[in-house]
Amino acid sequence: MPPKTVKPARRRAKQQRARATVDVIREAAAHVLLREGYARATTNRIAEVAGVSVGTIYQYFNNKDAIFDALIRREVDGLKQLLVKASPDPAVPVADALGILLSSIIRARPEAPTLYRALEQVPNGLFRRRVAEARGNVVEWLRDFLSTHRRELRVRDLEAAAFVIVAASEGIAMNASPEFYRNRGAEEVAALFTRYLTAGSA
Amino acid sequence: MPPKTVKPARRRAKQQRARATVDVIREAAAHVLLREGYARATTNRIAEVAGVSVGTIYQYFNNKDAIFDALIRREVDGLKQLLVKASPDPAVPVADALGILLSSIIRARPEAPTLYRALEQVPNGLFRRRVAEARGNVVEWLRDFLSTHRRELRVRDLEAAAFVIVAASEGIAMNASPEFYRNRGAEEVAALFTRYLTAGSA
DNA sequence: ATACATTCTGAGCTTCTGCTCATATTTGGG
DNA sequence: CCCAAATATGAGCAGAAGCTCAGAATGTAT
Repeated sequence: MPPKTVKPARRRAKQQRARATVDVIREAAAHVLLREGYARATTNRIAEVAGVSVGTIYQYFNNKDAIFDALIRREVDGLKQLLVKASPDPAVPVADALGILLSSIIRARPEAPTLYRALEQVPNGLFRRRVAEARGNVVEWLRDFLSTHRRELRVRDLEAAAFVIVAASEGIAMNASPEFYRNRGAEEVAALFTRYLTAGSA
Repeated sequence: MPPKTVKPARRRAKQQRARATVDVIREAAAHVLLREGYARATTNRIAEVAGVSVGTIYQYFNNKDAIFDALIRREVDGLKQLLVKASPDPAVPVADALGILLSSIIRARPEAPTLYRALEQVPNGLFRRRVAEARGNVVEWLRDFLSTHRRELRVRDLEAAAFVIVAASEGIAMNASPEFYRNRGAEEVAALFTRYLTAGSA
């Protein structure tokens, strides 16, 4: 078996123009995915919407999947950063802390779930895989956060509690309508978790 | 504009042999989807796995999407039926009722979430759409169930509570590992909901 | 101004997909 | 056993997708 030229290895953007182009392509991919669905998100269509030729795409992305992988990474990283930025002071009680955390995430990018639902159609379950990776980190972070409040909590297995909270939040976030949040939805979710965690009659 | 022959309209299975063929095709689609992913689930591959020729597929399905639509319908209907069968006696307290409901669903088809995750890749978000429809029914059903136990509950907005519970369950079900259930996972989820719903210190 | 590197172009090649249809096979009632 | 209806076959077509590459355009440095 010949040494097999492991990877074609695309050009890396060196000038500003090029970096801008990469951004434009990624945004176009997001736009087409959101408005027309994955099935219509062909490389030619993405190039067209980006105002760029197909060839240009392949200067920076090894193949079509790589475009969406980049998009997915950006979205997931954005969410992680949002979490650490909204991360509440350890001094405040868990009940309030969770409420703050949830509503700040919800308000930050209300249109995000729509994009996420579209991203589920990317081949190989790439979105789910990347989200699962990130969830590992988030669960870890939440477990540690909970452990600093151990005295206030009635739950024993903090790892399990952290997973339950994160997975449940995902389920709600992916399926809630905007109206849900307009009518006390966020408070209801906060209640779900604080009642689970603490003995208070909140 | 010409009258446009509205629908090709496929043959309907009349003999048993034909009904068996339809089943074989649907099962093959599920099998390929699960083992090889949607990207490799071509009509030719499905036919091959089904031990049937491509032409046969198109005797019973208008197009490729219809195969997966049928598969999705079967799965979603199965879940709904599971729910009504496991539906607990209204006499038992909510806390116990929810626990029974959850664990019976979890135990019924432990491998289901893997298939569901694969079904998310079906074009047009068909799976999500069908699940969303079914969720409407389930939320309604749960709201009514809760309302028969109104006295035991601390929640006010039963509609919102029902949605929160169903959506959260989905999130947990789609992402939990088998180990999670082996280690008290189901009990933990039941605790999440009963603490949310009732004032008891369960 | 010149030279070289970087970036962009887009017609078109290759590959593969969904699907058809003329034909063959099987079924079951009379 | 016969034959019309039902079912199954599969080579191959139409079309579209991902991707390439030879060259044009643009940027940077001297």
